[in-house]
Formats: sequence, structure tokens, C-alpha cells
Amino acid sequence: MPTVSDVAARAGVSTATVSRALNGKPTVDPDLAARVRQAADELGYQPNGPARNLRRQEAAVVALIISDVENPFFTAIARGVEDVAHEVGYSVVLCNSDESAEKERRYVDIAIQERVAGVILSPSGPASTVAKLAARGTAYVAVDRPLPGQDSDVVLVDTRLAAREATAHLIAQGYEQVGCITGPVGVRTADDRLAGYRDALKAARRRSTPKLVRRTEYKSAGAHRAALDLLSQAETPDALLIANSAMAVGVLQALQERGVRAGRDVGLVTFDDAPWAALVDPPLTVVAQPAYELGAVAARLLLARIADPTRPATTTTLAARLTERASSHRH
Amino acid sequence: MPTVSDVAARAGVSTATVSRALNGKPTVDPDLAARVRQAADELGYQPNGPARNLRRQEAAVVALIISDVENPFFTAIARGVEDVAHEVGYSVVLCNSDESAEKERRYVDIAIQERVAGVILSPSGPASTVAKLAARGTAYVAVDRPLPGQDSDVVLVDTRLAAREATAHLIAQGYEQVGCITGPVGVRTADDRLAGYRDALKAARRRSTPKLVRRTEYKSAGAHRAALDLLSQAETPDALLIANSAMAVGVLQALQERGVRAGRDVGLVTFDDAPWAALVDPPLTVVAQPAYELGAVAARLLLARIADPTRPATTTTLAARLTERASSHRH
DNA sequence: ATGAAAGCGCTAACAG
DNA sequence: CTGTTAGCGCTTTCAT
Repeated sequence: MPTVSDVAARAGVSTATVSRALNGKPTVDPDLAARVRQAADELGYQPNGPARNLRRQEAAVVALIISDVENPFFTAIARGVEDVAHEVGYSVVLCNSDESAEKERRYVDIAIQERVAGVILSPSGPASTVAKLAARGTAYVAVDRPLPGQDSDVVLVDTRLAAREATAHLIAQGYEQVGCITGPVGVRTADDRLAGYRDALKAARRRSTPKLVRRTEYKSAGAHRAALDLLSQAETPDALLIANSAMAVGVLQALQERGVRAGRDVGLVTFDDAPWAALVDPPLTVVAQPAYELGAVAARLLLARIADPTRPATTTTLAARLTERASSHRH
Repeated sequence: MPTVSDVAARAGVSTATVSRALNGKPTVDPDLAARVRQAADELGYQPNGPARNLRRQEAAVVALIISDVENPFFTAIARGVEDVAHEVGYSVVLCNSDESAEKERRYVDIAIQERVAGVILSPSGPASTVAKLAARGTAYVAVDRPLPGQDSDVVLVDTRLAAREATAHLIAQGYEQVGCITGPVGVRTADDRLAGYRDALKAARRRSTPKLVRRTEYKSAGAHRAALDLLSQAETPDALLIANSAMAVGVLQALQERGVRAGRDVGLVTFDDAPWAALVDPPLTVVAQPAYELGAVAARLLLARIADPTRPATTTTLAARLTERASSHRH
């Protein structure tokens, strides 16, 4: 593998000049610069990243730690982050924490060890995980979920309000027993969706009862069990608010198995406007979240913080939008 | 940020001993090792990755360059790669080439610059992109798509056979005019699916006509246009083979808009067993690809090649499985 | 504008 | 078993 010295020898200059030329420093004679670039090309020179980062004490890389690569909501965030980061010459490495605090901590450690310029994460674990980043002065931004007790930049969706509106919509459609299937206790978005659901019940002077609420992992299988469980009760819900699209899959399966007709016997609203949401029978009413935008904003905030670590922390809240389809319309 | 010297000073040993202790080398006194670990803990020491990699001339990282993060097929591959890599202490960085040869080349360059131990990629671009890896002696494995002219390790699905079987199934169900919507020319999986489709027509002594075939990007929007186009012809297909699940979304939308009933007016088989495939109306018959397994096998091959670069190249072909549902059953 | 030389933090010879 | 020391490849003073 050729090094700066090889390039320097071939171009007949010093390594310092090679470095300057290749990094586009203005203080180098154009002719020399051209000679250097040609020599580098001929040798197929590729700079040694670790050496460069060691010297510079920082890499033009941001780490994006998301809680589930298989969830389209998070991959959309990833796209937003990538597009913004690439614009300014940063690379993005995607890490999948899989909703595990342990893996999240591991990836945070790796990010620190690799001396990345910054980290964007949707926290699965306790705030203590990111405290390491703060302690080391590595810039970071939380996305989708806040970090209790940390005054970091955060980009959120107003998910509580969205849940409230979605529930209010079900109530307005005449459903009597609106239930809710949401994510695990302690995951902020799951808590907020439940809180919004309760807000709406309260506003409509309905009693909220634990019998109509189920909490489980943010996945299809958990929601499937939860739905079967809800349906096997004496008092079954006639509508459901579902906290994400993976869960919606599990719920729809459960309804099918039990011969319950979605949209007729049970009204449905689910978070996330999956590409297939309009194609199932009946088409799903959804709360569309601005996932791409979330990622893009987070990336811009991170870059700003990298540039100026003393910037005051900000909280950005984006709105979600209810898209009505047949699954929430009573027949 | 504390360094080995700081730890060494605190533990009262040399930096070499610190390095040895922290890397679990057996040649260090257990007592000393314990003292070193404690000192490291107390200081919150995190090794400097770039420095380590510079010295070691290699990082325990593999890059996974996939052509579309938003495609569940590829994220499933990613899961397979991650699980295997993590078992042996490697980290995985995910790069999204977005079906762009340009981005792919860029990520390959970055992988080389960062001196990753190996690269797994689903090639979007020409074989010349990976030639760089070969030239530098970086281990790599192609997944899902072969690299023409490169004798590298490859992990594939027997997609041509799967397409043939899927098409034969449609013919056996009594459909007369089976069409095909597949990916771009030059993308190997897209070519193979078309070839398998033609194989089946030939075997059934049907004439294959360009009028029933459309090629477009592997996305919903392209397939949507393609389907509308097919439906607006004089001779419309009464069945379709669709090359992936994103495309299926576009096709189903098109059918809805035209008031064509899927499964009744037009039989459907699509590649990829998306979680929602059984939930649409009618449930989709699919060709389920072993995506996770694909990733896991690719990772194992890569690790083997990293360990022994002289290993002969292998080609692994996994089978896909037709899952019959109502969308391909004539009423 | 260019070169010489130091040094980022770590690991691996080599000595002891 | 432990310490001393060199050097990975790069960028960046400092000097010219």
C-alpha cells in the first residue's frame, strides 16, 4: 500500500507538500499540486484513515445508533441523516442497537474509541449510557426519544398530541371501547402514546381502564399476543390505537385468526405510514411521522454542535399527521 | 482523554504492560493485570481506535455495503451479518449505496481508507469498483448479486429457478397471459428473475412477448408506472410475477386505481415474504428468500477469507421457497 | 511556497 | 514476566 512518502518520492517533493496538496491547502504551487495529484493517481494512493485520524484527533464520521434496523421508521431517519451528512463530507456509520441497552452501550464505546466527530442515537438504554459521550466531549443528539436529565439536543415528534388526536378521531367516529397497544414501559415514545390516548379519553369524559391497554415490545409478535389477549376478554375493545407499523402487522394477524373484521368490528389507527398501509383490507388510518425530516434535523443539529460545542442545547418537536383511511370509519 | 501512559503511571507499570494486560495477553501477572484494569476503570480509559488500528494495520471492523437500507430484504441480510460478526468480536458498519455505482465506489474507498478487515457488498456498480479491493488485498464477499469476472466468494439465491417455479405455478393455476415486472437491466437478480420467467413460459410452450414484460428500478414508484402501462395495453396480462416487495406495493396501488381485482382479474406472485404480504387483500403468494441466512453465510465466508486470504473462492447458492396464498389462486 | 522533523497513542520486537 | 524503544502514516509547527 503506497504512503505519502511513496507519493512524495514519485513527485519529487516532501511529504509535507504531498499532504498539503492532497488536502487542497491554498499555500501550494498549482504546478506542484498537479504533479502530486498525478503521482498519487498513478500509485493508486489511498490515505490511511487511522493515521490521519490519529493525527487529527477526529474522524469526519458520525455514528447513528438506532434501535431497530428492520423498522422502516428508523431507516427513514437514517436516510435523512445520511443526506445531510454527505453534503458536508461526513460519512455515516449505522449501528443497530436492537433495543438493547447493552448493545447501545457497546456501540457508544466503539464510537468513542473510534473518535467519531459525533453520535446521533435513539436511546434504548438509560441516560447513563450517553453520559460517557458528554464526559468525553463528543457531540451527540438524541432523536425520537429524549434523554431524561441530559441537556442535549433532541429532535422529537409530538407523539403524545398525535396519539391524542388519533384517539379522539376514533371516539368521534363512534367507537365506544377504544383500546391501546403500545411499546414497553420506559420507552418514552411508548409512554407518550399511552398518555395521549388517556388524554383523549379524559377529554371525552371516558374512563380509561387497564383492561383495554396492553404494553409489549415494539414488534409484531408482541402485538399479536397482546391483541389475542385483548380479544379473549369479556369486555373487548371495538377500536384500537396501535403504536407502530410492525405492531399493526401482529394485530391484523390476530384479528384475522379470530375472524374479527378490521374496520367493521374493530376500528384501527396505527402509527407510521408504512408503504403497504393503504393496501390492506381495510386500508389503515395512520399517524404519519416525519421520519426523514427527523433524521435531517438531527444531523444538522449535530453538525452545528460539532462546529460549536458551547451551543446551548435545543429541543425540536415536529408534528405528526393523521391520515384517515377506512380502518377507522364505522360502517 | 486518558492514554495508556496515564493508566501506566497510575498502575505503576510500563505502557507495554498496560497494553498487554488490557488485551488479555497471557504473559502478564494476574495481580498486575488486575491493578491495570482497575487503574483503567478509574480513569475511564477508552483505547484510541485510530492509534491501535494504525499500529495493527487493521481494524476489527467489516463494512457492509447494501444497495437499499429501506428494503427489508437487505436489512435482514444486515442482521445475519451482524449476528455472525459480533460473535467473533467484529463490528459491522452499514453503508447505503442506494443503488448508485458512485456511492458504492465512495464507500469502497472509505472502507479501504479505514483499513477495515473486510467488505461484504451487494454490488450495484460495475465489477471494476471491487477490483480496488482485490488489488489492495482487502477481503470481500459479494452477496445477492455476483461480480462478473471476479473470482470472489459469492452468496446467492437461486433466483432464476425460483422465478421459474413461481411462473410455472401461475401457469398451472390456469392463467393465460403471465407478465413480469422486474428490476433494471444489468442488475443480476432482475435479469435472472426475467430469465426464470422465460424458462417457465418456454417449458409450457408459451410464447414470451415483450408486451408482457416491464423493467424498472426496484422500487414502488417504478413498478406502479409499469403496471399502469401494462394495464393500458390492448392485450393485458391476467397474472404478474413481481420482482420484489417494494414493487408489489406499486403494483397493488395501480390495480386498485384501475379497479382491477388482484387475485381474481390478475394473479400475483411477488418476491420477498414481507411481513404484510399475508395481510393484503388477497393475501400475496410470495417467493420467500432466505435473507438472514444469506447475510450469515456471507459473514462466515468473509471471516474465513480474512483468516486465510489464499482460500479458493466459493459460490454458495441458497434456495428460495414459494409460499402459496390466495393472490395466485384462480376463483 | 517548501522542507525537516516532531509526535498523535498504540503495540510488538527486543532485552533483560 | 516486565520494561525500553521504535515506528505505524499522517499532519503540522517551525524554520528557511
